Amino acid sequence: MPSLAAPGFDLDLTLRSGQFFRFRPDGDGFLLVDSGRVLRLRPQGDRIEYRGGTAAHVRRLLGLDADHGAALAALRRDPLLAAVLPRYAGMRIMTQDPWVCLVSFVCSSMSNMKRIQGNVEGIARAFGPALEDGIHDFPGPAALPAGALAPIRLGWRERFVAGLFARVDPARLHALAARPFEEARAALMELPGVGPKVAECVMAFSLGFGEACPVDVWIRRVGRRLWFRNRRVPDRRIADRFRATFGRHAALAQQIWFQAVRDGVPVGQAPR
DNA sequence: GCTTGACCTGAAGCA
DNA sequence: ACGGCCAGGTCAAGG
Repeated sequence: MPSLAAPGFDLDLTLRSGQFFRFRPDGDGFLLVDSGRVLRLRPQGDRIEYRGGTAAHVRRLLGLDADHGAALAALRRDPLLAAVLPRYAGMRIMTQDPWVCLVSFVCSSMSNMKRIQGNVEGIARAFGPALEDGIHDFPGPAALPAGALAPIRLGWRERFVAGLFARVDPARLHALAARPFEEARAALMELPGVGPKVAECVMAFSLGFGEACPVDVWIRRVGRRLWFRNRRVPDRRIADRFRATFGRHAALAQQIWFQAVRDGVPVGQAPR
């Protein structure tokens, strides 16, 4: 089985951090679906063994192309993040297919990991071409018959997802990766069900905008406590503060804080 | 601009 | 078992 170098990379942490939903445990590794490929990954020390795709695909998907040493150095410049960093230094920002990422995060509103995973898998199973026995690629945008999404149980997100399937041009979506930050963000927010949070998720986790910083309820709490004496401030100010502090590593800083607070790590104290 | 409530469903966690 | 000052938000309306 081929393998690639991944020093200090934590596959389990990265996959369970809520960036990407098309994975499941598979033996002593994971099975992932992205961009028409079924990838089987297994950590082996400082390497990742892989089957089903190219090394370039795996490296890109897992965020292993970035200069992680430089990123960690930037993160350590903030003492409070430095305090929790040892536990989360293996986190990477993934780069998945933007269309799948977009639909996934529109499904994520007021939902949870397990349910989002079920929704995304359900859409793939219902409308996507089979890749292997029981494993389907995610379907591209296309006009779906009225009511076709009903069995997926998306609830009030259904009309948003239907709108995305009707309106999105994947080529234009990909092309946003080359646009300036504000322009890409505004273009995404034109889409149904896409507000600031979902827009920055798509930018961070699929379009390569390292300065993107999705502000959800958890990051809102962290940001308020770290920088605004626990006062209410607009989400935009929190995201801007992440960008001012961490620059193009804001997305990684955000993702580490997100995971840390969800793990119950106290904010602004040394880990015990 | 900022605040508020509605929106489908499923199931964590606690009687 | 049962069901809520829930849940990783967005949208449209209102003061």
